[in-house]
Amino acid sequence: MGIHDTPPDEGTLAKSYDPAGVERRWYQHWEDKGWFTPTLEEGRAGYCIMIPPPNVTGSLHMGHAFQDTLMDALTRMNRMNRKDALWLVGTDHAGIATQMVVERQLAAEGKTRHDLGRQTFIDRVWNWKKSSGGTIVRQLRRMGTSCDWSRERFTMDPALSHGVREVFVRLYNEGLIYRGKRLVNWDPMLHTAVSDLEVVSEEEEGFLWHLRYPLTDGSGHLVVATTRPETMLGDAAVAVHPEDDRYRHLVGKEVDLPLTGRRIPVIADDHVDPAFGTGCVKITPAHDFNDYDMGKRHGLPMINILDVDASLNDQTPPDYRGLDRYVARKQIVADLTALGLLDKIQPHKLMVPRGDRSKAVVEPYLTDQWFVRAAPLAEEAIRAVEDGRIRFVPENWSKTYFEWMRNIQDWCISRQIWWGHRIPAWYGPDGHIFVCNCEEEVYELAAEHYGRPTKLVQDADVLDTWFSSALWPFSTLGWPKKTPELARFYPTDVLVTGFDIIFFWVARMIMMGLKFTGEVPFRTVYIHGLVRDGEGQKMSKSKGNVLDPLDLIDGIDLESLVKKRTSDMMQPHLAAKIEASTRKEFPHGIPAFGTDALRFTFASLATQGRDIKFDLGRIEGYRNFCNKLWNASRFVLMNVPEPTTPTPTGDLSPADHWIRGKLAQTMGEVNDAFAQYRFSDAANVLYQFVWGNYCDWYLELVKPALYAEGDSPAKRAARRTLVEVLETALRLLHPLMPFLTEELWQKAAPLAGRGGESIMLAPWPTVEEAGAFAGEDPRVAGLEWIMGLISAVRTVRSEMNLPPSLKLELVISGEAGRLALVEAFETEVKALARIARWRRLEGPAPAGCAAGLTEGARFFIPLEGIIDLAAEEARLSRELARVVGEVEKVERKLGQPDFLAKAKPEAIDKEREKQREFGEKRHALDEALARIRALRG
RNA sequence: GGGCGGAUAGCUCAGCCGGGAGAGCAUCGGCCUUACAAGCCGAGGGUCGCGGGUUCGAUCCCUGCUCCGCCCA
Repeated sequence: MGIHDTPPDEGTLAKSYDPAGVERRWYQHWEDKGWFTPTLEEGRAGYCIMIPPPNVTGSLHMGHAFQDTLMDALTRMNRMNRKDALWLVGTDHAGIATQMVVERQLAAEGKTRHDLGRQTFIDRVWNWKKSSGGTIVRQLRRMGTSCDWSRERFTMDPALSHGVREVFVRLYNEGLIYRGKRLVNWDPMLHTAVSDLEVVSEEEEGFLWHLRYPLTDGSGHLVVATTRPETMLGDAAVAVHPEDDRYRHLVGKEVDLPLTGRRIPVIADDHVDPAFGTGCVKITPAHDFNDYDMGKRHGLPMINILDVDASLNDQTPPDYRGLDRYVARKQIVADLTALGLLDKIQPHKLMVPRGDRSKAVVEPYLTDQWFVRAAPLAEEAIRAVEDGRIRFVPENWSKTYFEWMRNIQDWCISRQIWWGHRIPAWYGPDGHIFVCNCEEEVYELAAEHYGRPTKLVQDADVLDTWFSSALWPFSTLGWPKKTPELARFYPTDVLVTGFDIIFFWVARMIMMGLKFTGEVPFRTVYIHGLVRDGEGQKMSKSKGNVLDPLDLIDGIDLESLVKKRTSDMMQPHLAAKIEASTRKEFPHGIPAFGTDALRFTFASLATQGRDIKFDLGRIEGYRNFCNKLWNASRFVLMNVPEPTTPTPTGDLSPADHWIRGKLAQTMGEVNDAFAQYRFSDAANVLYQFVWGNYCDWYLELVKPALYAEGDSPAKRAARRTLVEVLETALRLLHPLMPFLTEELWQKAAPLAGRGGESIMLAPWPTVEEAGAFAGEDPRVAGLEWIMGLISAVRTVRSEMNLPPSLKLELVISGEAGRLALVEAFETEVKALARIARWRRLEGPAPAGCAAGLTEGARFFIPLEGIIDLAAEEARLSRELARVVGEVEKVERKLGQPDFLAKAKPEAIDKEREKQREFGEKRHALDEALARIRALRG
């Protein structure tokens, strides 16, 4: 049977929700209408979120999809709430990644970038960007994101580039940017410095070589342990811990550094770990970050032994010059062995730093680079978080931020590549540096400086991509110009991002924002977890566990999925394993869940934790929820044939009042949840309201009124409530599921008397609106009691295995008020508990009946002839045991003098009430059991 | 080594200010009850990681331990 039995047509809905149809249609419509663009009208408050710009080379992954869902929900919610909302979107130029993509293309043509020359190469990158750089922003639209495409930005846009240079110049002139020779992470394949972020250290199998360094005085040798024996050619000292009794007497002596003919000192430094290796450590200041610091402390020479490609340079003995570092390693180990200077080799696990793009092992390398002096900028940035101008959510992440900011290191911002913002610094013939925002001006400066026109050479390096990203919150709004956008949207409201880039991006935006605008770049930083697979594993191509958000939206068959996961692999040998696990996990591929189900799933997963485990069961459940909402709406549309008008309060039934009250409560909770960035609470509250309250109870409760013949105030009130509640619920749901709610709202809103072109422009249901819904009605409490009775009857039915088709008689006894309720709600009880007739109990309970309890009443269901007495006895016994347990617990508590003396009176009253309640239940169960036992003989 | 976080139902996770342990999924039972079988009605299932302490009372606060994860060095 096909899912879509009925083709959609005017007025009726298909039997189940088909997301594919509506999504593209509505998105196109919204975008064409320009509704994602803020109006900039006078007098409106702005609301602004800046997208963390994805790499222009990237494609949409689960992390983006998750993050974008949250940003879009906030944007839509605030837009509905009468804010002039701007969600600014764009990409960053991803210097290294993009350059590599284009270089790979060139390589396929047998060329390098040097064959083209700098300008031609850069033109080529722009061409690539034009044709292929839009992937991720196209994919973004599929998520339903309401970002302002008319203000899409790219970090290399002329205006943003101007801002980047401006910042560079100002920082340089203030002495906050300097050029210097420092140890940096060097990618020997790409021949550039890279940032810490671009280096991924992972544990790999290696060895620990124990080398003998003879003491110069001939009194023996020291053994140093190293994971990188080739660096010994650059050793400047051997260090021991000052308290280490084994070596204390050697401090101040010298050793002959093998193979080099150099002598190096033995020094003492308390950073040496006496427990690692032999406790003696070779110090190579030019090739290790720790050694670099130690070298500076002790005034050791920095001996650079490597070339840009990590081959050995001419600082090394002639035999090793030009050898690749690993070839040299072999050679050195062999030579030391021959000299009897190799003590031993042990297998050893070590952290190996690799460039995340090139995968090459990164070298600490001494070069001239540009740096930002970060500490002075950090001071104000720390204060901004301390004094609450910026708030982290969850608050705890501020600790991570402080920790890093208080120990901040200078930031290496130069990269030896071509694609990026070229450093606006020029060198005169004597090496004098001119820094200027524009090239024309710099020659004027030079002419002034030298007293005549002088030829300058521009610095060849470009800036770290993160340098321009750090300016994103204000450069995108037109800074340094004073634009209307800056006035309205800066500071922005919230930054939504992952904890992995707090250091690299969040902190830097705060520093730069404060420095150049005098204000924080955003008031709140919402830090979310990272999306992982169902087992908590990071999703990665090599693990073969990547889910593509678009595949979850559109569905994908097994063969395509396998192909996708096993093609273009870095490590092709994993393909077979990945194929097997994919076939096992998705024997039928992945069904199409639709964007709204995916978004709702993300929202429900957005709790405060740092791992978000994505499993298909969740999205399937929320796909079902979409369908539930669809069908509930279908029911409403079928039963509300024409637009409704407001109902006099007096016409509302208890059920109408009840659902309105629940809706009002839901509005409050959803508003609250959004205000606290508790997306999962918002999702859960809405799910519970729609499914648990509206569908499970309200729709069933109003059916009798809806199905009654003719017109009546009660029927009109029910129809009005039905559609009004639905319309409001759709607005509440819209930020999380934009497509489905738009599709349904278009049909439901007119029936509820609400105009407007689109749900995305409809007013957000506020707490004030909730107040109008929540009319007090004493009959609601009675209805709730009736609902308890219905549930109790259903439980008995179910436990006695009585099918719904079997209509029963209900005999009930209890307080007069309760019986009056049964009379008042007779229709509802009959319909929902599937009761044919009911009567009050007069005299003894009927023979051969099942018995049940609810607060203040007992009931019996006569089943003479069909009742299974043994089953009923077992059921009652179970229930009795539970109640007896509760009674004992309460009485134990009330028996403690300390409790009565010290506990709050409310707590004591509560226990007394429980004692009474459970006591009654126990009594009733005892009786019922006695009756059954009597019947059984 | 320093910092941060986690341990609650079979799985994934909620549980604000200490006072009767929750949801979704999964499981089990009964149902084609005319919006929905992507459904309806029910049910079972937890020593809240372990040990101390504070308290009349601790999943919650304090402390120690075990295990797991992440970040930094």
